[in-house]
Amino acid sequence: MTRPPELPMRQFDRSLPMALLKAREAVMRKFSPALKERDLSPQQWRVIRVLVEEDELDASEIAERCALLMPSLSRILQNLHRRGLVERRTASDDQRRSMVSITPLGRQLFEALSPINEARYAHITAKFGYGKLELLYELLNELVEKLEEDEGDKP
Amino acid sequence: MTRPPELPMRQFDRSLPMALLKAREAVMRKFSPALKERDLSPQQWRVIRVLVEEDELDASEIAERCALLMPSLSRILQNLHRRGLVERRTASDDQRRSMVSITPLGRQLFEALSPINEARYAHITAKFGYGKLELLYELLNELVEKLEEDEGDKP
DNA sequence: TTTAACTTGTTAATATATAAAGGACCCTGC
DNA sequence: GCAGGGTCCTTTATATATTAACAAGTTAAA
Repeated sequence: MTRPPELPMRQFDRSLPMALLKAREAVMRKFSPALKERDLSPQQWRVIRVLVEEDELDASEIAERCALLMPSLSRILQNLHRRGLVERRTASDDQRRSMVSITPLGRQLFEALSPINEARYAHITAKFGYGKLELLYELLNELVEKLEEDEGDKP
Repeated sequence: MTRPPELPMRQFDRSLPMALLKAREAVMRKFSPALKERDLSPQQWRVIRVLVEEDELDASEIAERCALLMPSLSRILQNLHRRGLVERRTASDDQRRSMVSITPLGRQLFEALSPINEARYAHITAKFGYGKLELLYELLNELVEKLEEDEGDKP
């Protein structure tokens, strides 16, 4: 069922980036519709989620946690601010830093969407199996850790 | 180590889309540099790879296999055609269909990049473990299958 | 045959990804 | 203090993602 590792030809359907991409798309199809109803992109939703958990963060940390680059985040924050979902203030100690926090309206939006998303997640857990889901998380985390070990090296 | 499934609060770091996204980014960091040296985006590379395997495909099938939407693919094909990497012809039986194939120049580019990418892939396999990689592929495939089962339903 | 419905692919518009460059701010060494 | 280097964020430019709208070809029903 599995190919021995030394065979030279590797087919396109055994591309790790593709497998991860298609899995992500399949999962996102479960969550996107509810977000779209509220005019939220997945990226905007990620930002809201970290802010609900942390109350106040500077832009750089949001970018890292949400896997967003600063230029993208910059416009996303402008958008969310325009809609009254997040608040910004300049850090008192370091005036370059802008601290971002969620507004009551933003929290309200999160709480309106949260149960729907939790239900979707529960559905996925039930359908796929809790043990397999845990195993998948562990494998993904370990893969990232192993690959980031040689981050300063050449490979 | 793993949380029981019935706890209400689910933290942001246990988001399946995020875990898949970060894993994909970690993997892509291994492959992207070599592609960028040849001025190829990951998307362009995906198109080239399927065409190397299949010789001739219509746009719709390329889009499906590469997980690209038609508008994106449309411009990617224009770009690759401009660079002489792919060829297009109108299908004889259905004049809406445009059949796409790789050119000798495109194949040459693929063969120049292939060994580098295979080396990177071998490195990942060695670092992560062949068995775990196989297990990861299986889990990802099964996840997609399970989620696509209820595609016509409400969940 | 002629319309109606569907399919294929493109274009348009807006949001995000990415790299590069710039401005404002901080900090350290002198 | 203050000049250089580094940090934080924004802006710019180009490619891709996504939705909608559209043109052209095909199919099938009236």
